[in-house]
Amino acid sequence: MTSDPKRPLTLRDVSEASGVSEMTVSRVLRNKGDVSAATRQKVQDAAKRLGYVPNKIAGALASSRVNLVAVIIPSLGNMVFPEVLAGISEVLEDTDLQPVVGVTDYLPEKEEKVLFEMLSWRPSGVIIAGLEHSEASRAMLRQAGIPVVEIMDTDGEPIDTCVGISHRRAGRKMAEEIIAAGYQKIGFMGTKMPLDHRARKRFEGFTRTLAKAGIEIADQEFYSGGSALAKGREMTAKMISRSPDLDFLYYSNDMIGAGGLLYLLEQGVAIPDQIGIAAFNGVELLDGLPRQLATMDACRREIGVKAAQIIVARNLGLASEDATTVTLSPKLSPGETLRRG
Amino acid sequence: MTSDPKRPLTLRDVSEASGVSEMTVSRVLRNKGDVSAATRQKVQDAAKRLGYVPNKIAGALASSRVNLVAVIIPSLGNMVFPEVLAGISEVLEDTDLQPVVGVTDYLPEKEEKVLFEMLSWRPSGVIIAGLEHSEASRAMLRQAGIPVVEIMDTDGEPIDTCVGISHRRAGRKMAEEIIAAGYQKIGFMGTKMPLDHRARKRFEGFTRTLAKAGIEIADQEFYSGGSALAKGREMTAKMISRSPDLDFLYYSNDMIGAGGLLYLLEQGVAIPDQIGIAAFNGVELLDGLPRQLATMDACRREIGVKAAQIIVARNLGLASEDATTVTLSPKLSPGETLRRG
DNA sequence: GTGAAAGCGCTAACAT
DNA sequence: ATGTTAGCGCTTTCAC
Repeated sequence: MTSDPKRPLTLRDVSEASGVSEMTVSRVLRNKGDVSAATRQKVQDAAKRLGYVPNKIAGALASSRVNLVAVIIPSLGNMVFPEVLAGISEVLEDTDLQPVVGVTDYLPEKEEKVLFEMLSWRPSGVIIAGLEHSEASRAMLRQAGIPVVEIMDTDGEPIDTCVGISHRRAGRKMAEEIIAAGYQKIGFMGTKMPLDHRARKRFEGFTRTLAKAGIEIADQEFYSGGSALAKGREMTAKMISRSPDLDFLYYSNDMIGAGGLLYLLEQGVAIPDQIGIAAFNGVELLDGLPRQLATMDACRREIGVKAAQIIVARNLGLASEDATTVTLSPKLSPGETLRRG
Repeated sequence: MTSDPKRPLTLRDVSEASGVSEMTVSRVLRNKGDVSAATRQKVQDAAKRLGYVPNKIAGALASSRVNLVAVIIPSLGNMVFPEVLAGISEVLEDTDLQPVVGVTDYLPEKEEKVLFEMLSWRPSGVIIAGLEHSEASRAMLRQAGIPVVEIMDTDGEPIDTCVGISHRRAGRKMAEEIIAAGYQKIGFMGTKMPLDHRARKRFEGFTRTLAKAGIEIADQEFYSGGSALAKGREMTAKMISRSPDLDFLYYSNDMIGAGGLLYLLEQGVAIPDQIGIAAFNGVELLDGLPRQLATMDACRREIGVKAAQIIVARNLGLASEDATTVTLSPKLSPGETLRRG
């Protein structure tokens, strides 16, 4: 009988079971300091036999070192964020740091709460989506005394460091491409999300560039909730019947763009000659659609990788005061729906 | 100047700033015990002014209470898991418990590692996908002395508690439906994932039921990696040209099913008369496809909700020894691709 | 209603 | 190469 199965084992249990001091047991379990092979073996055997799982809480308190990196994102349902996470994990896997994810649902109050909660575990760094945060959140991040990387967006002033793309510029580039292709009557569809700042900035960059060319958005439609694919379909149907003279549709994300594409193809619309379409993100899903949708890669994985690298470097005491904003360049893929034959 | 900005604030700082003992400050910050309104106010002001963030590490060590629930899943890219997570979050949001997610990539060794890592933070419970774990993982879970809920699958013996659906039964039901609809030459497409036990069990239930009706899978194809939609398309093209006499295609997930559907429609195949198709999961995406794909709901959100409820109840010291396995019933939606006109 | 003392299970720093 | 001594920042427990 291994005594009370209710009480988790402690270093002391391993120490007694192996006849080695707690301190040496600790050293073996962390591969720290010199320990003779014989002692090491004894300790490892005992630990394994007992099924000892170290208590990181006590360890972290004693060493004031916590190998956690807080990653705060708006949503997991968006596919964009799991991909950023994949980039982060890939980098952290080779270190002793570990990502811990918090989700805000695009709500500033929830962001504040999640951030507070995570900071109270004293992580080694924070990676947080966006540049827009409540004043309280900004204060917490500044006070924390740990590296902070704001990701996805570079249109604004970072608290510390920032890695992403310029969404205004992304909107602008897409607008330029559409104008260059000769389209004139342009409709826009997107999320009804006042709190999705990146979608808003893309829209701004887009409309401003059109305006400079003397073009105004001819029609627009916003949605919220539900299946994005279905919404893309519905909105497109509605817009096409309402404004039959449109020659281009710009969607704020690939999912609704795909819905629109499927709908238009079913209706026998000639793409891209009669109507051109484009979206945003470059999600993998698009590879399987009947036509390659014009879109713009948001560099999701790359953003995750770069952000994680910055945290890692800072934790090694490296580079701090240089380049506080890393701007990546999204690639525009015209696919088969943007340039007229 | 708020002194050294490098050192995080402690209770003591708040104590000094407010002229109240550390103990009382602690009580105020946790709403524990009686504190006069005046004192409470003083403390809250000081804490806010300083920007104090409590140190949960110290708190957890002192109280041996950690409000974390470890959630261990194979992947975030699958969409299935974010939905389970949503169910879990929904329930935990009303409690003081918090989910912490770990990802295993379907690898038992990684599961073991992630589990060890998470248990070392002494969480209040574990929710883990699947019933298949390494012996070491099972031992850890048993030893942990905390509630453990294995989710998604009920075909096996849980360590503690288990919530999910029977994937064997799901495969069987789909087979029965297909047979009842009169299809005879059936092809199967799925992931090349020896470690996805649930997909395997569905396949087993499916083939066994066909076998009982004297039907054997006429053709099959497996894939790995890449865009599932594109893979569904490719595999379907290959299979149709290889086995032109097939009258039904069963896909192990909705994404490849959707790819197959799009391909067949483009080829002018009459669905479901010439060829019927069905998949698995009931993902929201399907709502936007040209045809409503036959599928089976995996009760993802519901599983998350139920699992979280069990953890919460156990943490309140409630119900423990009753029903250790909760089996939910997936609904089959025939959509427009299964029953012949 | 408030405070003082004693740890929680580890690790840093210093012996030996 | 190994052991000893002090805490880490909180909460528990018990006094007042």
